[in-house]
Amino acid sequence: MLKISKKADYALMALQHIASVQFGDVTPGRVVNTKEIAEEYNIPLELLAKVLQTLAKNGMIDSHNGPKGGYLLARGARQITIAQILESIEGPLGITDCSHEKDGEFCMQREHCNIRTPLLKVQDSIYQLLSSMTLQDMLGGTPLITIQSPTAQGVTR
Amino acid sequence: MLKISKKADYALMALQHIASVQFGDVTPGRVVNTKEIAEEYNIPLELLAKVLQTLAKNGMIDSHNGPKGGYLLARGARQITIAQILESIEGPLGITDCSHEKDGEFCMQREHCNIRTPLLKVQDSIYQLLSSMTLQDMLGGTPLITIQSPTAQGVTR
DNA sequence: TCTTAGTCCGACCTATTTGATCGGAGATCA
DNA sequence: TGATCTCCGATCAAATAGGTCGGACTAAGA
Repeated sequence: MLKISKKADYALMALQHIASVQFGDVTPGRVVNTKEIAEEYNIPLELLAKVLQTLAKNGMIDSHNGPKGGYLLARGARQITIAQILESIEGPLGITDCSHEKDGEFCMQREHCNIRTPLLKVQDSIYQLLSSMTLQDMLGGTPLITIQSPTAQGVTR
Repeated sequence: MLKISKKADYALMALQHIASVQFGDVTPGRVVNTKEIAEEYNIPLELLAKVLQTLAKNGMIDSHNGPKGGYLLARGARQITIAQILESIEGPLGITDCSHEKDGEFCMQREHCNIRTPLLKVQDSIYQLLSSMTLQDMLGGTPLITIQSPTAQGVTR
């Protein structure tokens, strides 16, 4: 449960790769094309292409057409958060269906729903976590993220 | 994205309801049956029945057969965590496919996978969050949970 | 003791989502 | 101008989730 999709997985891998090439020591600034990434990580080419297109459309990467074309990060690796990447691919993050209800639409249970508020809290926490982590944090092997979640004992509010 | 299933939603609602009846002021200790919950929250009866059966099988609630039968919490509301409930319904929690790979099986990308480690970290954080929250925290309206996720700046390790 | 209301359990169907594929149009550079 | 890219939409198949059905078993109450 709570799984993220393969597409999102691919997006993360691809961005990590692009970032590491772009800011790496070997060939800094080099443009990376779809095929290279697909072969490196055994990702179906066409699917990866779609993922990269989506990322480009959402301003995560810049695309360059024609031969010797490919992709570059649109911003620095610190300016791209994991939350942004995931939302680019999978749409707005939401634990529950009722997270982003507009206008008149609401779930069948809304009226007597007893879990909406606490779940929205959980959702916020997860969102904050994903927003606090950037592409930069995924470079260089070991990640540095940590979290403290005090049990509900008279905290905040 | 990262949505939890309707079944899990129903499970949370049902447990919250059972807990609030059982420990409430009106009719403490009363047994609650499937129909009552289904009607209260507009949940399809048969589906809810399945959910409750699963919860019973996993030791979250005790079932009582026959007329005047129904369900009771198997433990105190503080002893049941959100993580336990969700896992009862949806199986082990895992952000990525490769979270619980056994033996020889591994994803196509494993070999060069560059995002496994950081994602597992994220997963741990979420799991801790869900484990720190109990059914008790969902009673009484406003939840008290909070979270602190320091950006990756020289933390832990 | 018999009936009835309830749980229990498993098989089943359907709709939605996801993963993956195909084909052509437009851009760029040698 | 042709080869090599990205771009974009349409499409398909498989997996999963949501929801349904029917029957067996159990226990309380008349």
